[in-house]
This record gives sequence, C-alpha cells and structure tokens, in this order.
Amino acid sequence: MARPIPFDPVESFVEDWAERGLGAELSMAATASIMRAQRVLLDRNAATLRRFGLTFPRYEALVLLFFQPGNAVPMNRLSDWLLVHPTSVTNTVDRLEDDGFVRRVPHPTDRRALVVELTDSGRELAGEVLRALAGERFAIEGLSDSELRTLVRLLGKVRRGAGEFVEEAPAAVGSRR
Amino acid sequence: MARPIPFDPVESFVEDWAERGLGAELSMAATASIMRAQRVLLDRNAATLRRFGLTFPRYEALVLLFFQPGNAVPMNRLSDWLLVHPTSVTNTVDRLEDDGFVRRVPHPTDRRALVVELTDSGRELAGEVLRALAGERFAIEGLSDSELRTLVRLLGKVRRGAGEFVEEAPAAVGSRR
DNA sequence: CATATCTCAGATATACTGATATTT
DNA sequence: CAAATATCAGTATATCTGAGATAT
Repeated sequence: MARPIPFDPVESFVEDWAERGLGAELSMAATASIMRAQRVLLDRNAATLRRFGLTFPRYEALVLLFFQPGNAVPMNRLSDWLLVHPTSVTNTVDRLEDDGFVRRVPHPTDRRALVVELTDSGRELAGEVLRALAGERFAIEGLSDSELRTLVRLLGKVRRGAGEFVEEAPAAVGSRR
Repeated sequence: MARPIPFDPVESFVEDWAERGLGAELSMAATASIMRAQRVLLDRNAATLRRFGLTFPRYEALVLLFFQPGNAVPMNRLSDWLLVHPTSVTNTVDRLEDDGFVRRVPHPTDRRALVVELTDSGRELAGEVLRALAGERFAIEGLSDSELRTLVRLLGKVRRGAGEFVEEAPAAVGSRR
C-alpha cells in the first residue's frame, strides 16, 4: 500500500489557490475532494475486486444490473448510465459474457437493440462481491451515521446539479422505465 | 452528452440493498455516491481538459506539481501521492516531458532518485487549465457555500479514514517535507 | 431518408507484472 | 547483502474514432 501523504493535499491546494485569488475555491475544493476520495477508496477496495476477478468497470456493470428490476438493462442504457462510450460497453459486456456472468438477449420490441441480463452465476457473483465489500464497510471509516447521511445527501445534490439524473416524474408511481 | 438517468441510482441501489438487510447501507451509499459523482464530474469537465490536450492522469500530475513548493516532487512521491504504480508515473512523466511541460532533474542528495519539476510552459498550462475549470466552477452547481464547506470537511474525514494522508507533525511548524 | 443501435477495426492511453541496473 | 529507485519489455484493459450493418 502507498505511503500516506504527510499533509492533507486538498487543504494545501485550496490555501494556495485562495492566496492567488483565482476564485471558485469551494468548487475546486469539493471537486478535488471527490476525485481524491474516489481514487483512495478504489485503491483500498481493489484487492477485494481482484479476489473476484473483477475490474472496476466490470464491477460497476454487474452492480447496475444487480439492482435493476429483472436484472436486465438495454445496452444503450448501460452506456448512458455508466457514462461510457457504446463501444466500451460492447467490450465490457463481451468479457462478462465470456465469463458467463451476463448474456445478451433480443430487445422485446426494438429489433435493433439488445438487452443485457445477469445470469444466475452473475447474480451470485455480484451478491458475493457486495457482501465482501460491505464486510469491510467499503473502506469508509471514522464518520458517524449522521455524517454519512449528510455526505450522501450533499453528493446527491452534486450529482443532480451535474445532470447525472433527473427526478422521477411524480405522477407515474412505480414506473421506473 | 449522455442522457440523464430518470431516477437517482444511488437512492435506488440503497433502498434495494437495505431491503435485503445486507448491512453497511450508509457506507455503501457513501461509496457509490463518491464513485458516481467522480464519474459525472470527470465527464462534464473532460471537454475542457481536451481543449488543453490533457488526459485526467496528466492533469492530476500537473496540478500536484503546480501546488507544490518549488513546483517539484521526487518521482516516488508522485507515485505515492497520485496512488499510481511507479511504471505509470514513468509513463505519464515521459509524455509530459515529450510535450515540454515537465523535466527530470537529479535528486540533490539521493543519486538513485529523480525529481520532476514543472517547466515554465508546464506552469503556464496548469494555471490556464485551472482557471478554465474554475470559470465553469468545475461543473459543481446547486450547493451553497456552507454546503460545499461541509462536503469538503466530510470528504476529508473519508480520505483520512482511508489513509490518504496523515496530519502534519504538530511540532515542526511550516515544514511540509 | 434521417436517426438509432450495435459492432468491428484500428489507434492511443493507462497500468499492471516481472526483470534489471544503479544506489543506498 | 537487503532494500529502494527508476526503467524497460511485455501484456491486459479501457477508451476513443471512424466506418458499417441493421432496424426504426
């Protein structure tokens, strides 16, 4: 494991940035914090993913399918929701299919499209990986439940502000498609 | 740009996760939030990085050097601080050096080691990219200053808890080495 | 006919493993 | 001699661009 930095890099960056009067310090601090936190958590959880033979992109695809009703999603939704290029989805799904964790099935109404769905073994794998990561609390330590709730709420605002998702239409209850 | 997801994926995941009673819901929600926020912000800021001919790893290396006293860091510190493999640092620095943004100089006391330092053109580039990103507030929207401060503080706890950094020794004031 | 969906071929970037030369 | 530092060769993965086949 990498040696820790002997000071908080984000704090240090932002002090310097603010001294130069370049503006948007808080946005800069928030972005840097998110980027660094992602990197560290990925690093700390990488060994667990490896034990299951998964890279992070493959893990993300599996998890998205795992939590989807019917464990199935059209290819183009995978691309939109994972924010990766369509050819990357083709590649990722190819490899997951080679390992027997997903399969492509025809789209019920659009003959151009394909739906990716988890196989039994893919569902099992996703569950195992998630349990293993949860057992280590995803390498999150030192925050109270209340702090975690606040963190999740604020990151929700960041994600919504950046256009990751839009609220569900309030009318159609239960329709998530 | 990708079509937005019609619901909040993190909220949806966590509800499902909690129903199954698998534990560590809040850690799972926080981790998923961080991962997704990183992905979206990267996506939203990618066009700006591209305008300057930078990929994200190269941008990260430049920014680290930009905010470092003397704009110089030993190779092995770059590896530790960016959480990437030493051979990846060699590769990244090779390319930045090809473009004239950094140069390798001998370490003053350790003849095995090399120090990477920004060139004038590298310092200029880093400043321009940061100003451009700041002009768009790094794609962060919809949070008050107070919320941003809270977010930064909580992500600082996450990063510290995951071992990204350790506090500066309280004795040696001003010594950041 | 314009658009959407998916795939392929080819190119580039990233990052790992394992090995090596040099220095501490 | 053991450990640290940086690099190289080779490989795997991921991602993009541009083109093309099929369907809407």
